[in-house]
Amino acid sequence: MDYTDHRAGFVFADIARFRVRLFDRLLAPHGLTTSQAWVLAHLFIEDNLPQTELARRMDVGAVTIGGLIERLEARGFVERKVDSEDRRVKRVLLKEEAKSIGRIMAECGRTLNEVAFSGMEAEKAKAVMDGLLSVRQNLLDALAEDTDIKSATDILLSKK
Amino acid sequence: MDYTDHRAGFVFADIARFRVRLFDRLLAPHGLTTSQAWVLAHLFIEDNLPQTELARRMDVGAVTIGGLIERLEARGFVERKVDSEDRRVKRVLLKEEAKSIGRIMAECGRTLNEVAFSGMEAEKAKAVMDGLLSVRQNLLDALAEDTDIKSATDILLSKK
DNA sequence: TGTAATTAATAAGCAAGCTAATTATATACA
DNA sequence: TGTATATAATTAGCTTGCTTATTAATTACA
Repeated sequence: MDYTDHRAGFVFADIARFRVRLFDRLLAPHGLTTSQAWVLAHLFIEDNLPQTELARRMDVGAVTIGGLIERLEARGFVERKVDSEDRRVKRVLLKEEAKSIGRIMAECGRTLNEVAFSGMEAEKAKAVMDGLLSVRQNLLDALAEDTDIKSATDILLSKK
Repeated sequence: MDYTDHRAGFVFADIARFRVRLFDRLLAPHGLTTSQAWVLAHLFIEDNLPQTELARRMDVGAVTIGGLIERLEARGFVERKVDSEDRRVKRVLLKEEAKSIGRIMAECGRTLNEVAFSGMEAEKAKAVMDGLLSVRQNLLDALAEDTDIKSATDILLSKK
């Protein structure tokens, strides 16, 4: 690929926005947003997690997670309980209300994938997905190399 | 690809977020954000566009564009002028301040691409990029088929 | 033991996107 | 002409995500 290809500047952002727009529409009838659903998805894998652990698994800040959970709690999908051994920690628990939605979320996700990759051969879709996972890891590494702004700039521009 | 692959649920969103985080850091010293830079990029291609036309080209709402331009104007990168033939229209013009930043933006974008696709063969990167463009179009089509919520749900779920 | 450093969560505040509603202007057409 | 419709931009208000700062509790260690 030509690295001066300016299209990379918008495809990633556009795809993310379009996906969210569609998924939000699918979930709206159930009182959920895309990000909130994603929190539930993580709790389906493992319930009763501390907020910080959820944030870590979702690569999101502690503040962002706090807001998501607050809204999920307000809508009755989860509840927070202070950890008995470490009172700084709040553990997030799925409530019954949420459990029935898992299947719907999975179905919507599958449908959205079908739409996104429609007209693409399975082989190619697999290759794209594979490539995306390494792009994601590359960016994550670049971010991890240094959280400091000036240094991040250095890391990126020093490779010029 | 297996359409039940849940990884699609986060790769796109993650890549978009990570890219913005890195690009924002690169642009911060110049008083710009990723989205604001993208507006300027469109004005470099064609200056003096109405806000609505910019919104259309960026696949963004009129309100979002309004906010971006307001901040760009406050920082002195652009100015708005009411169209003389249609007083509803405000045209956006690049100011000198912005023109010198074009080269920097291009350089940052190129560097970010290199980071994102590092370790990937050019051939594969090209294929991934190609696949992404059609994913983007697929989603855009799905959104365009019907703006209405219920109908969008139908479109997606009816393919089950 | 007691002070310092770390950690979990929250608060405050900004940018970006979205939707719905409003205002002002232009256009269509009866 | 005059009324209805359509369009451009803005306002208000929501969610997500980010950063920085604060509070409370825990852990490290002198």
